Amino acid sequence: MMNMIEERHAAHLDYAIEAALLKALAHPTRLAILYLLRDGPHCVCHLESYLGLRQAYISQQLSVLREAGLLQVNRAGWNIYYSVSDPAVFSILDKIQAMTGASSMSALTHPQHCPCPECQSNSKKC
Amino acid sequence: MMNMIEERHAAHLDYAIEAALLKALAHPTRLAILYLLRDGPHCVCHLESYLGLRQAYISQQLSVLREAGLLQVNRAGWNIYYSVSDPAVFSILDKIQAMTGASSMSALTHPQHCPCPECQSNSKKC
DNA sequence: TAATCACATTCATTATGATGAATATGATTG
DNA sequence: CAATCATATTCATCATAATGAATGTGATTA
Repeated sequence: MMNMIEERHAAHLDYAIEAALLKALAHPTRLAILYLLRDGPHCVCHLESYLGLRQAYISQQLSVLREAGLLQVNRAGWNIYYSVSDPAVFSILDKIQAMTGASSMSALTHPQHCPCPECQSNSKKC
Repeated sequence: MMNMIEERHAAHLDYAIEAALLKALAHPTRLAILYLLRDGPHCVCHLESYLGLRQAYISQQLSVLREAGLLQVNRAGWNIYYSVSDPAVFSILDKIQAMTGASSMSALTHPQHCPCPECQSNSKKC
């Protein structure tokens, strides 16, 4: 049993945990979500509005990030606000961007029709 | 056409390139290879010996890393020496390890039956 | 140039991820 | 407690990755 594992994966050099974390990061939409959350906590409806993607799809990607332990969840009334639990994520993303030579892309487009309370009271922000 | 792309991926927030790089990193064996290469250039036979994995399998993983632009290739006689092209990779790996709380695991086991010239002349190292 | 060596690739199979559609959940408010 | 709202999950399908087995390639040396 142990022999099988060692033979296949060289257990003393197994980086399964690190690989799992990287895998959670390795998706365009999930990266976009994380970059939006760099701005501060956002509810799902904001992410939906910013990204122009369906709510169910965003929830799916959020669940991947959540299960990887990357997100912090806070409910406020009807809305659930997500934020990044460990800012170290952002320094990883920065380094990745530096390596790929991609531009920052942090400029947010404004949400179109967001119904959350934050957008009701603050018409400038949304 | 462009509409389709924008609708599906919110083009102004598309992190496909970053995701591709992360995906290349997100694999236990490939991580193990990169950590070994931190020590300096290694030929495939060394990696094979250190990791205890078949040569063909290691070549497959090397090709993934190579195509992601992560490796530098140098031939010396019969052997091909790989090294990491951008040391920034290592700082990413460090941060990932810090996040996962994993121990360093950089201690190398000694290769068992490595036939390369380096191991012939230097019986202590192998 | 033929044999040899380290390394690479192709092929086939299985496992896992991506994605859209439809629907469920569960807190909240009246 | 029933209606409503934001969010989550399940299901089905398609695409891609992981992996092992077998074989190919191309530089090197005699």
